Amino acid sequence: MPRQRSKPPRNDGIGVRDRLLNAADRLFYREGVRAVGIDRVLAEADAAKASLYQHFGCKDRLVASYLERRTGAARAHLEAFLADTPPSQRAIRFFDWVVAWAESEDFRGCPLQHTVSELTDAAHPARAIAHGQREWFAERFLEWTRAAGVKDERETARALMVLFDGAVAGSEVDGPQRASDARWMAQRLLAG
Amino acid sequence: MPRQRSKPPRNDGIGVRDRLLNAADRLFYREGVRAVGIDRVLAEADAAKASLYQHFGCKDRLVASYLERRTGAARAHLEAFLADTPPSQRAIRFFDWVVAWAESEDFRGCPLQHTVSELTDAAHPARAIAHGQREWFAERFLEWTRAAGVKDERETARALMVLFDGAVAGSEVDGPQRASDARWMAQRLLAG
DNA sequence: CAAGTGACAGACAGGTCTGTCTATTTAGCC
DNA sequence: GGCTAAATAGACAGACCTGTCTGTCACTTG
Repeated sequence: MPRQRSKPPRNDGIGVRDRLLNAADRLFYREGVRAVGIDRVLAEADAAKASLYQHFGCKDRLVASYLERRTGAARAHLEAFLADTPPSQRAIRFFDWVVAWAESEDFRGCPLQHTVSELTDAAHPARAIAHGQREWFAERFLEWTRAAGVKDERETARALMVLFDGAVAGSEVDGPQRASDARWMAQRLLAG
Repeated sequence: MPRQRSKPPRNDGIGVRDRLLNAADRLFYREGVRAVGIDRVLAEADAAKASLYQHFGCKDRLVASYLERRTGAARAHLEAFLADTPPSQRAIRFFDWVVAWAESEDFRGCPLQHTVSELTDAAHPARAIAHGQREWFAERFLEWTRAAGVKDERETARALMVLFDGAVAGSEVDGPQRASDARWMAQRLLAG
């Protein structure tokens, strides 16, 4: 565990570890973890190969760290987005967040889905992170459907997961219309 | 265009082109098109490298042919599955088909989604096939919701696409429960 | 029997990938 | 200034990838 007291390196004052993660995030998300090699991450981060292996040990751990940081950021972003929304409205408001994401310039689908489908080895460290994030979503959905006071709480919460997955996967192929379609359906589901 | 009049080759009476496609189908679907190299397809098909390049020209065209054959088979299978179902019931019955697929032994998600997320090059020949298949599904959904006589035909048909995508993508990560969840929701949607 | 054809086997080239290693440079701290 | 630790540059090994090419075998047809 290096980096005891921070010292400003020459590159924008951002440490090499964060530069590597930033580069990995851009490239892995945009093009996929298998399509992007170490060398391209190094060039994008303006870092040396030894730094990558010093900080992460191997590519798989870099991938896992990339996913962990991205999912953590998504959680924080979502919680800030929903902070002013009363709990009973959060389920439906959540889909506004999904629509905004799907409409954003650099949207390219769900990094968790991509990772699971690209890395078929069940023992890959990135898979545990993907599953953890999905459990977090499942818990939030149940929380929100309870707060909304719908009849079939659990079934509705699981249906929201399906809508979320469908919104993101569909938007990747067909464009953000799919996210709007999911929101339309969530409204019907939560109204009745 | 070779293979004018068929002659029985030594291998099970199956021509080398079909052996290659069978092997590609198994390996590409199970592990992904980037994870599987030409050599493994050749070994699995018990074929020579020259045969592959004779019949398909390059790997990308083999991938496209694999997708084309698989989607065509899925359409035929689905149409047979729905043949005895009256048109007004086909939308909901469709999700029985999805559940059965998600519960099948070798289910590993949607090959179209995988291909689109693995092959980020928009000009890849496999992408056109993926889009064609999705359009076919969209047309069927609209047909079935019209036959079912629901109020918002178009919105409902688009919602079915979201449910389908969510069922398949979710089942890949969380297991076939997600497909059942989608069916539950489709029932509610088509009932009201 | 002879010619033609489809498939096979495998070497090979040229490139890319991950990961290791050596040597050098930079920057803070005493 | 000198020491230490982090970061840099880049060569290198070994594996794997796609695609080409040469030569051989088996079988069919004239």
